[in-house]
Amino acid sequence: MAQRARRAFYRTDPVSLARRLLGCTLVRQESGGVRLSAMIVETEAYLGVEDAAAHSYKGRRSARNESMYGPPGTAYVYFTYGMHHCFNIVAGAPGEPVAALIRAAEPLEGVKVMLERRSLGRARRSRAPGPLPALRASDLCSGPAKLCEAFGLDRAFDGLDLAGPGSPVWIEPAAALGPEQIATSRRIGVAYAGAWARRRLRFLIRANPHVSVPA
DNA sequence: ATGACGATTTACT
DNA sequence: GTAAATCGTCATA
Repeated sequence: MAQRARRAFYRTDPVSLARRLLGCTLVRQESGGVRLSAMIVETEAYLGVEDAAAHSYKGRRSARNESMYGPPGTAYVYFTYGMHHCFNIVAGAPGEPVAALIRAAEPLEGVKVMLERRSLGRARRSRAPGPLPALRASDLCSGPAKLCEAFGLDRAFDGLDLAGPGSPVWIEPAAALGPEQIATSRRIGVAYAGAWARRRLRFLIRANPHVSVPA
């Protein structure tokens, strides 16, 4: 059984962290005893004040993104599109607003609970009258908001220190993947960011079926 | 005070 | 491929 990642794991540039997170396990231990885990298969790097796609572009700082300015290993969970949450991990040096977005993962433990949460959320949002097609394993965490829904992550988790000894959410490191196992692409959903939208700052485990969008 | 806009997901043509 | 859902946040006034 792997150990919880310590502070030093996160204290690196966001591209390195985004790559290093691939293959690692995201774990949530709930107070009720439920344990959820999934292997991270897709990430994106957000490079801070220079990066037109980052929430911290030009040093923007507000109650919403304050966690980006926290120490490495801090969770940055934000709410978007009026209904979705996304989960990031702060990288870099303390005070440097850079992060890696966790975009997709392969469910390992607690699949039943993830399925319940995803089904409920989906039914609540759906306007269609009839029954919806069944969810597959690859529908549970194959996108940043799906992953948050499956793991039950919301703004209450914003600012959480993942390196803290008692944190209910943490990362278990894995052996680094070789370059031949990692695919790269443009980041998703940032077309407004001009030249920064074209940078290859998205990282995926090659040929993994649990990614949000195939490479 | 107001209006435009999302680091998305889902269903439908 | 296109479009709707839905609301907190931020820029403008």
